[in-house]
Amino acid sequence: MDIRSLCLGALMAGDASGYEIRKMFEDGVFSYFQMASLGSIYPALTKLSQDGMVTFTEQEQENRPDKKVYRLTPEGRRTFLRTLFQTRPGEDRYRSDILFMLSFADELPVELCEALIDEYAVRHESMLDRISPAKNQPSLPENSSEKNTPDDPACAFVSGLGDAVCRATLDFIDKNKDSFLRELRERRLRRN
Amino acid sequence: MDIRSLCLGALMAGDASGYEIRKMFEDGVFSYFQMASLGSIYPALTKLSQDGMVTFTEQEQENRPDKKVYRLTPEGRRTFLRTLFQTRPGEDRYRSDILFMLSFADELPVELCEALIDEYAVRHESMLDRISPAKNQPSLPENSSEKNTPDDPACAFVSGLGDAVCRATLDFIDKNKDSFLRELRERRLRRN
DNA sequence: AAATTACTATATCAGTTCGATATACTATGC
DNA sequence: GCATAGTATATCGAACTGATATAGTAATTT
Repeated sequence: MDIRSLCLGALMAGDASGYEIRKMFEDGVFSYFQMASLGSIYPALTKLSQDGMVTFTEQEQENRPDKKVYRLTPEGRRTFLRTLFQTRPGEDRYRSDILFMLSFADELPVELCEALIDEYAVRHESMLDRISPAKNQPSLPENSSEKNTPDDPACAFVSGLGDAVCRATLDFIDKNKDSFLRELRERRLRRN
Repeated sequence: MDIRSLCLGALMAGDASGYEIRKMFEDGVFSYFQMASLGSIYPALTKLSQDGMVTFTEQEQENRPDKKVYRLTPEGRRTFLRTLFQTRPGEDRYRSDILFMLSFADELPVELCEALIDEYAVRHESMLDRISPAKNQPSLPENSSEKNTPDDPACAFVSGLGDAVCRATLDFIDKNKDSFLRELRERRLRRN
């Protein structure tokens, strides 16, 4: 999926500036499964604008740099949906420096290994918070009628999947961290 | 984690050619959490060789192109481990075209959504196969003493984590796919 | 009160990396 | 007998990231 399509997808949810689109990929709805940097978003929006896929209006803000708010044209919308029909989705890819480093645990100080595992857990906890903040704050009195749950079932499905994966990760660490570190320490003793 | 470090890491397990290193990232031990293409591996090995981190011996093969087998030098090994100590691991990143596409399920034909989910499941099943082929073939008679389980606890921990995540994913799909598709269909009826 | 940090906002660019392609020969399946 | 898949190295354009520049506000710390 190229960046132009990612930008069109971001604009499907509503008008946005380049900066706001990046936030969708940084913290927002797409952050769990796609990534896009400003250095690629701005040129993509310029190109999309030239090709008639988006229009933009320059919004002057009080004492702030102008904001270019982009909007999907009907053709942009059609093109995006056609892309979804026709494109064979690329392979999933997961990159993790922490897991790569951890696969050399046998050569690393046990303290470093523990720190890496803890860092991995912390990151997944904060991800879980981003995905479903509601569930982790059980006693919000009153506003239980608040629209925390988006009524889009697609969002619910995808974020439910993210939630499940994070929980499985944390659960695995919880169940295996100690025995793993113990085994590493025993091997150190045996080697020295 | 830059490609030079990834190559050094790959060579920690033993001598290998560029082609074999790519296979480690394509199908092998690292395929679950790192990726590297030939277009980056070959230049990296050349550079590492110039810097004295690796040496190589050209192996003539019968009727095949020569094979350059690279080997970590003591300095290469030291440098790699120092990198692991000093580098703050980068953020995990997960990219999935399928999940991105699925997040627009509300605008897509339900059949396409189902195909996407099925494809996602199939890919995770084959990944599970790669991670732990033993568990999925329950009745291998005889060779139960076979060394399927590597005795490196780090590999076991990391691949155990991959296993747990794949299973959680498949489990989630199993439990939620039907109700999700049903809800999509109902919304279509309500809209038309 | 001043200074530092964080945020909003656009834009560019060097360096890295991917994906495709070229080359060349083998092995296997149909 | 032919096509496809595999082994093996190498290169290159296109895409993308991460850093940096610019410029101002808001919030927090000292």
